[in-house]
Amino acid sequence: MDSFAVQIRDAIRRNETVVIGCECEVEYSGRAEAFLPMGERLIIIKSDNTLLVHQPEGNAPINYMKPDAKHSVAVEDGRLYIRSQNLALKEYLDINMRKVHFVNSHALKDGQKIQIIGTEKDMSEMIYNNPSLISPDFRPLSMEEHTKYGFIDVFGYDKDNNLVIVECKRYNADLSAVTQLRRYVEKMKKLKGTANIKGMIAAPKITSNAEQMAKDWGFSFVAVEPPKYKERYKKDQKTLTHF
Amino acid sequence: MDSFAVQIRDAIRRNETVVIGCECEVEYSGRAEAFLPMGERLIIIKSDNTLLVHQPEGNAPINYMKPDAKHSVAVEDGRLYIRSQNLALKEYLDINMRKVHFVNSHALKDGQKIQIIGTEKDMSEMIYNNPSLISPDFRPLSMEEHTKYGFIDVFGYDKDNNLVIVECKRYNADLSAVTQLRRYVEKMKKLKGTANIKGMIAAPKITSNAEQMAKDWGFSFVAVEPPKYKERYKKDQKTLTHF
DNA sequence: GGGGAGAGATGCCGC
DNA sequence: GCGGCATTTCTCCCC
Repeated sequence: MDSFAVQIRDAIRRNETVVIGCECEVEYSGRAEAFLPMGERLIIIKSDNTLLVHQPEGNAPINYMKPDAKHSVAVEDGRLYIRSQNLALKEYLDINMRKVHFVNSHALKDGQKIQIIGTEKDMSEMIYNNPSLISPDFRPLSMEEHTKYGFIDVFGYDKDNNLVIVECKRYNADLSAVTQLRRYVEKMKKLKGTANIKGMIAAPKITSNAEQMAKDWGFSFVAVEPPKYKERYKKDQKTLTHF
Repeated sequence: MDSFAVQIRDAIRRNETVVIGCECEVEYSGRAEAFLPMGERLIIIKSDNTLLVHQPEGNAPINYMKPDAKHSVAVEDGRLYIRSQNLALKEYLDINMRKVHFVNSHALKDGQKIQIIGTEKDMSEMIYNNPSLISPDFRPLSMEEHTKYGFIDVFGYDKDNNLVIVECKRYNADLSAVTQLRRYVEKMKKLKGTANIKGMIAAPKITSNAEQMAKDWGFSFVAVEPPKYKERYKKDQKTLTHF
């Protein structure tokens, strides 16, 4: 345990990214209170002093500390302790390790940003540039507009010169998508002093309740898929040798 | 590279949790398309075949595959490749490693669930059991009610026997919290055929715009903190020796 | 830093 | 499976 403690302490001091495989229990106190009983997990301490506790299953960390935490390492009665504190956020996390399977660390550097295609913004741009996707007569005015009354995805006119507010969703549109649109339409009606403002949901799908609510409010729904420029991995493409 | 490949393949086959420190680039195709240029990262493969790519900073994985993906490992021209597929979800992820800093793996077992205090549900229960927290005359009827017209946190009567719907938020209540409450109140008015239904937001704080919207709709706001039963780490408590 | 809204959201529960 | 909704949401962008 002592040599692990030294190793972890040194790695943190050198701003390395540390990985620990261990059996531990975890207590968290901050925005909420949490206790995780003894079990085998992965602990990760990043170079920005983020701390993550990962169980051997699932996507999300089960416990964590945000960047800029301060970590203390100690050994007591054959157990390895990591106490992590973020005084500014009043968050505290304690890890009590009964067994350490492995410790590894390395100075990792990575300034790269991810490039994503197929976001809601990409959908807005696609509709703005191809208005016929939602209606043969739609004439777009603006997109991704940050206004005081809300963030409007696409804005334009229909064939009768009514203003149309389009709310895009890259996934199944739900009730909150409709209430969001409703909020924009109401604000805009008030602002323009006109009742002739239309609302439209553009999404691949819509839940039945959301569809009903949209109908009740006179909003229309158009099925639109988010754009994907690169259609790779065709069915017949050969894959790398598996094992 | 070859020995790393063998090590990773064997670990995956044995359902171990694998950690790789490496320099890599990542491509993802599925719900969206994503590309992450070459940089130094941590790759984690869990026993349920979740795959995570973590940059050395930040909380969330930059790339990932959900559980039940199938991973292939290969070496070509001195590079280590991991190709991960989830055919059911039509998701694909490719990792191209230029350099491997370390590989570690271990069979981790953990069936434990986390216990959390201070959730929105805890807030609902607290208000239900201590109605004077929101008003001296509030009489609670039910809590956490899954109804057809919505999921109502706390439901009760005020001193004038008006029905009151309380929406709890454990954080700063925002516009969507108000629209959510508005939806419940409207549905309930329709259902009961009465206009005397009150709406109330119970949260530690409320944003200025949300407060205005609540006022416009005749909803009240009450400042309530989420419960925290264990107040540990008092200011003067001694901490473990730091370094 | 607050406010607003998206996310390849994730995860939980109920039907 | 879908639907509704919270999350120690996280993250980004704008004011």
